[in-house]
Amino acid sequence: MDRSQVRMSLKSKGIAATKPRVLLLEILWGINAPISVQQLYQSNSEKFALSTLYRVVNDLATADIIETFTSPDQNIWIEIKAEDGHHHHLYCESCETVIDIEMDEEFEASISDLRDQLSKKYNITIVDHSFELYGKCSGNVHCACNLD
Amino acid sequence: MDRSQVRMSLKSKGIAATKPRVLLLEILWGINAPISVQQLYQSNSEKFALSTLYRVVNDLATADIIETFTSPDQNIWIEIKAEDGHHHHLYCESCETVIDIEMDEEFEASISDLRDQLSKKYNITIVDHSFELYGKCSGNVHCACNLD
DNA sequence: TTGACAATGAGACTCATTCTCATTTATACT
DNA sequence: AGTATAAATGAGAATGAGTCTCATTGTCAA
Repeated sequence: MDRSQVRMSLKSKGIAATKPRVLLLEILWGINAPISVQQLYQSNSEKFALSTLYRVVNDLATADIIETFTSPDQNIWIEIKAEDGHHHHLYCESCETVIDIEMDEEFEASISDLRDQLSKKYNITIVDHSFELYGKCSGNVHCACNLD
Repeated sequence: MDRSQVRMSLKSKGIAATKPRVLLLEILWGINAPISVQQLYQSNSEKFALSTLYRVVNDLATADIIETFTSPDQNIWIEIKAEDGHHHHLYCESCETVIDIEMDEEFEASISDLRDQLSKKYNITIVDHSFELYGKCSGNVHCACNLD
């Protein structure tokens, strides 16, 4: 996804391709992993005003281009929204990092069943769900803290 | 669960049965549903200092007597810890309320499988997980906003 | 009952997030 | 391309949830 593709995708969602929006998406495409707003600001404070960063995150989330979620330490994390629905997350308490996890088909299917079931039972429209795991690594190779 | 039982349960966990701790637990037993710290303070501001409330919530969570979680609007919710593990939650975006939901055995089992699987795959000790659903009620009878 | 120590209350403090508003930028239209 | 206009941004002030401090109070073991 290069800059012009990013601009197109913004326009196709009906929002202006401004500099901070394009830049944020380029960063997210570049790292291809969840990042916290704080972390993002710390490594890019000269590129955005902090208020702009929060606003842009909000704009892009509203436009369904990125998705956000909150880790147990109350940090807001963002990532590009996957076409095939959304990711689930593994939060490592040791390195305070979030890893995207893949679920197998079967598990996804049982979540889908459950949503239907609960929707009927409580007579509520279910709009989304989250499934998150909390773990502790021991500085092992798979943990996101070792990916840099 | 009456006051003396609450006091006993605090002592059995090795923490002092102070007035704010007992009071908080009495309130939680009384409502028997998740409540946000903010909400709790708003309806009991004359009974606790705000700093005490946060401290006591933290103490009781550390002692494994209550459990806490964060809703998408960043509120911290608390409830008595269930003996049979933990609850999952349905957050209603319309009334900004959390409802405890029951899962069937089968789904719980598949979550447990998944935890084992991921623990191996990522070589991480998984300490907890959360599964939450987000919905929109239409002021219907099952939604927690109608329970008062 | 008392002493040692832990917990509380009140308010100051911190810091993430939101708000304000003057300036700049993107886009639609000549 | 040049321009009008509405939207977006930057900088910093304001807000407010949550934490910290410390003098006072309460708990409980002896």
